[in-house]
Amino acid sequence: MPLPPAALAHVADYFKVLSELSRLQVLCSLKSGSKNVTEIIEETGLGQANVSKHLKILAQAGIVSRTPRGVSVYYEIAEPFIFDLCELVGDRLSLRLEEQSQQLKQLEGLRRA
Amino acid sequence: MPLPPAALAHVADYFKVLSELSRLQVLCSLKSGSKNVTEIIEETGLGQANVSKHLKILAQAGIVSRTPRGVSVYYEIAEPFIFDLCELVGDRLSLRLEEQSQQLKQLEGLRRA
DNA sequence: TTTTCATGAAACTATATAGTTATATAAAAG
DNA sequence: CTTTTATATAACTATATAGTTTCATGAAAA
Repeated sequence: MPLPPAALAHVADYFKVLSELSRLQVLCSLKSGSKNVTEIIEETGLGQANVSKHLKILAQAGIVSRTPRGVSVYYEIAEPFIFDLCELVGDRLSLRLEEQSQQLKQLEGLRRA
Repeated sequence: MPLPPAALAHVADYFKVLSELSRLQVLCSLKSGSKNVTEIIEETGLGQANVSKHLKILAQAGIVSRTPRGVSVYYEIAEPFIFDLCELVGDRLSLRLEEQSQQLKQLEGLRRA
């Protein structure tokens, strides 16, 4: 039985939110704790309007939470789980790099013989 | 110390490959084992050229492997790890749905009182 | 009130890419 | 040789969206 494509679509959408470098940068800047928009802009070096749009997308996806406090608005990671995801992928990618350099070494050995 | 954006970019690219419904459908059709392109087309209902392009992207990302056999070309999951990723996200999404329906029930209770 | 600051949103441009149609390639069947 | 089958590729269209510029809003400061 093929999985219901409707459920798969939600998974795809979730991955899509995490598939932009700028959004990952915003998330990483929030890893150390709640920050307001200005702080996020400073830490990431992204444009103000751009950060605002990304934060909206992240909030709609339920990945960050939004809480106005005084003049400014603070954002916070609502699903720390995303860092597990990113780590899993990162580990897999570095594992792959290691394997590749290992194979290169073996090729070198063959060439010298 | 902010993570090197270069590493983050690779993570984002990996998520991007998984962020398309059609590609997830192709991957799911390969979950039960190696299949040739025609079989993938039949199981997913996607167009031939479209499937071919998606398979190329998946192969370049190292997620599937390509092995010509006789007349046809067989593709196979090279990183079963992706199904773990999809399951993690799927579980998280259904958990969220559960929480939401739970909250709805509590609201109903309040309304009746 | 006027100015400044923090955030959000609209409008626009530029780019990427999903899907389709048509064609290419190559091998087997007739 | 010609046709069919299996896959890949090129060219094209349509759409989505990242980033920017500009403006809006609202609250505090001057």
